[in-house]
Formats: sequence, C-alpha cells, structure tokens
Amino acid sequence: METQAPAAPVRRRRGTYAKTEDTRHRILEAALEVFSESGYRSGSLRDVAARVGMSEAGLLHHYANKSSLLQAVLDLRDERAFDLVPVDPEDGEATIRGLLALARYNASVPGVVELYSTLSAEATSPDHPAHEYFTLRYTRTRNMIEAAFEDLARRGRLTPGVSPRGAAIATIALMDGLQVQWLLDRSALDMADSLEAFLHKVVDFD
Amino acid sequence: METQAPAAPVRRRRGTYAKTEDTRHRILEAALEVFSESGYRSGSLRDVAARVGMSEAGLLHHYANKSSLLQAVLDLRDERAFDLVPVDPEDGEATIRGLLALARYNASVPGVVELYSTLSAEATSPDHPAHEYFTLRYTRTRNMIEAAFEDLARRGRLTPGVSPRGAAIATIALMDGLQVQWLLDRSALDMADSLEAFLHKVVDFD
DNA sequence: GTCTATATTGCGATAGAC
DNA sequence: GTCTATCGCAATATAGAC
Repeated sequence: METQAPAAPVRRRRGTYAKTEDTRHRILEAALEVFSESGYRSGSLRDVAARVGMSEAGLLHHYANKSSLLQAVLDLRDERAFDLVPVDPEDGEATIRGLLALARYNASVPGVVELYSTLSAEATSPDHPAHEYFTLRYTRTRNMIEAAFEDLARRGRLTPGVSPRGAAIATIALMDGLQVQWLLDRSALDMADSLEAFLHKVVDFD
Repeated sequence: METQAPAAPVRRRRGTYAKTEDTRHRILEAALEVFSESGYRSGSLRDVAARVGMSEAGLLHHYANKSSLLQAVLDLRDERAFDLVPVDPEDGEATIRGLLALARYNASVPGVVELYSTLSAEATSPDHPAHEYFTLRYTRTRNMIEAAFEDLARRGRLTPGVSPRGAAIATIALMDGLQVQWLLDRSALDMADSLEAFLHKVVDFD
C-alpha cells in the first residue's frame, strides 16, 4: 500500500511539468497544515484548496481523492524523517543518536508533530485509510530500534536487565507521549531533553 | 469549564427520574463508543442516537449539544479513574502502584483507552471543546505524580540522578505512548508490563 | 420525554466548458 | 490544468406536535 512510491512523474518532457510539480508540492504543504490542525477525518479538501488558492475540482485533478492526498503527504514526510535516523545494524549508537536528532528537529516543526500525533491516534481504527500505514510503520520502527539496542547490548553498553525489545517499545512510546504533552503545553517540557535523560538510563553513551 | 460537576439532578422526587437517569446513562455509554471509534469531531450524534435507539432530537433533550455530551462522558470516566489511583502525598508508593493498576485495568477497556488517545491528540488544537480539559488534566496529573516521586525520593528510594519532575513527565508519556502502540497491535506489547519495567528502573520497590 | 419535520451548513466527488 | 455548476449525502440544531 504505502510501499508504492509517490505518484510523481519520473521524467519531465515538457516545461509545463515543472509548474505541475510545484503546484502539487504547494498542495501537499497545505494538506499537511489542514490534516495537522483538524485530523484527516475532519480536515476538508475545501480548506486545503482555499489555502492553495484554487478550487476543489482543481485540487482533485492532481490527487484523485482525499485518501490519496493523505497518502502523498505521509510519503513526503517519511522521506525527510529517514534522512535523520541512520539504520546501520552495525552501529546502534548512530541510530539512537538519530532519534535524539529527530526529537530535536521535531521541536522546530510543530505542524508535523501534530500531524503524526493526531493521525496515529485516529488511525487506530481499522477502517481508517492510514491504518495499515501506521501498523506497518510501528512494526518496522520497533524492529529497527530493537536492532540498534541489540548492537549496543553486544558491545556491553546496554544497562543490565534491560531487553532490547522492551527498550525499543519504551523509547517509541516515550517519544510519542512526549509529543502530546508538548503540543498541549510547549513550556512544560523539552522533548529532546526528556528523551536523552531516558536513554542515559538505558544505554551507556556520551 | 470542566470544573463544573456533572449536570445530573441531585434529588429524585418522582419515580420517572430514575428512568431518565437510566436513559442518560445509556446515552453516555453509546457516546463513549462513538467518540472512541471516530473521535469527537467525526463522531456523530446521529450515530450515538442510533445506538441508544432513539432520535437525534430525543438525545438532544438530555444533552443540549454535542460539546456538553462530550463533557459528560469525560466527567463520568474521570470518576472511575480516580478511584484506582490514590493521591496521598505521604504515600508515593501507593500512587505509583495505582498507575500500574490503572494500566492493567485499561487493558480490559480498550474503548476507554481509544477515547483518551484519540481525544488527547485531537484536543491539542486550541479550538477543540476539550482543549482546556486536557491541558488542565495533564498539569494536574504531572503534579500529582511528581509529588509521589518526591515522597519516594525523601525515602531514598528514587534512582540517583532521576528528578521527580522528569520521572513524572516520562511516566505519563510512556503510558500514553504505550496506549497508541497497543491499540494499533494488541499483541505487540503488554502495557502494564512495559510500565512496570520502566518503573523498576526509576524507583526501588516490590 | 420523544417524535417528525425542517432549516442550514458543509462535505467529497463528478460533468463538462474553456 | 483549472474553472463553475451541481449532485447526493450527512452533519448539528431547532420548532412544534403528541
């Protein structure tokens, strides 16, 4: 499902293609805003279209329906996130440091944090169009972080009594939960600091 | 706003009052289901009314509008949750054990977990009718758990280098984040076990 | 206390002109 | 590629009969 690549034209044969791609990009930015603020179900194509400055029909020329627009937004944001977190199974520390970098970066893009917090809760329902996307995403992320902790365990740098899988589950849960508290009151905590404090209890680094 | 008590009649002077209260209770149960599955914004009064087996107008006779219905649902659930977590500032351990009991209880009422996960993310938006409710709720909960960890610190039972406030923030974040993962895949983890493992790293008990 | 009927608004999506 | 016009549906809420 989301294994499919973003449906952008691979080659540009005409000059007009560049303009189309720009339009599509502006649509995605607007859609990110709307889905962040209102969630997918309550966010409207009407609102997205208005922010782009075009009609709903014009918008639907680029994305056939609401669900495929959401998919495109998620695909785009995933590319960015994976840039920050290296996934070398031989270098668990790099992955863990990547999570810290991600937490720090997230604090600069509250809209994106809001998007994922809202959607991951919403997509809990099996009939949600992003349900499979999130199920798969969490499975993969858990495995990735588990592998990182396993690498650190091999090096004797995991706190005794801590299991790699348990640490992975807790790390993801902590990151998600911190986001909700932070969105509700940004002065109440620093996401990266809180994550770092936790990680220092679990793994020996720095 | 939510400082107001649930708007139930205090005294019953007529036999018919009992039937009314039963109806109101059935409405709240149905509303819990609907708001859990679809969130507040996308959950409809139509759906709630259908589950109760009455018309929308009939429903609105008991709760003047959608927002006050949500408030009533939240008030009802809060009563139950506070029963499980004792808040004696002289007995921090009891509070922490209460959180564990709450996590265990939550696993038996997925609908309630879904309600709070969905709503707390949704209510991140300042214009959401439950925004103030959740902001206040998180502030209070953070302070309550911080006090519990402070009590344990006084007894020398908090892991060195851990701050009561940081532990409180992390504990809440962990509980919230575990819920999302659990809702997406209930076989992936046990919420209470994960919480317990974390607490054992933070505080000396059992 | 519950109903039918209705007002009003907003939604996603399609048809077809330009 | 973008528009106007429109369809069909569902939403919250109100008015008033019973």
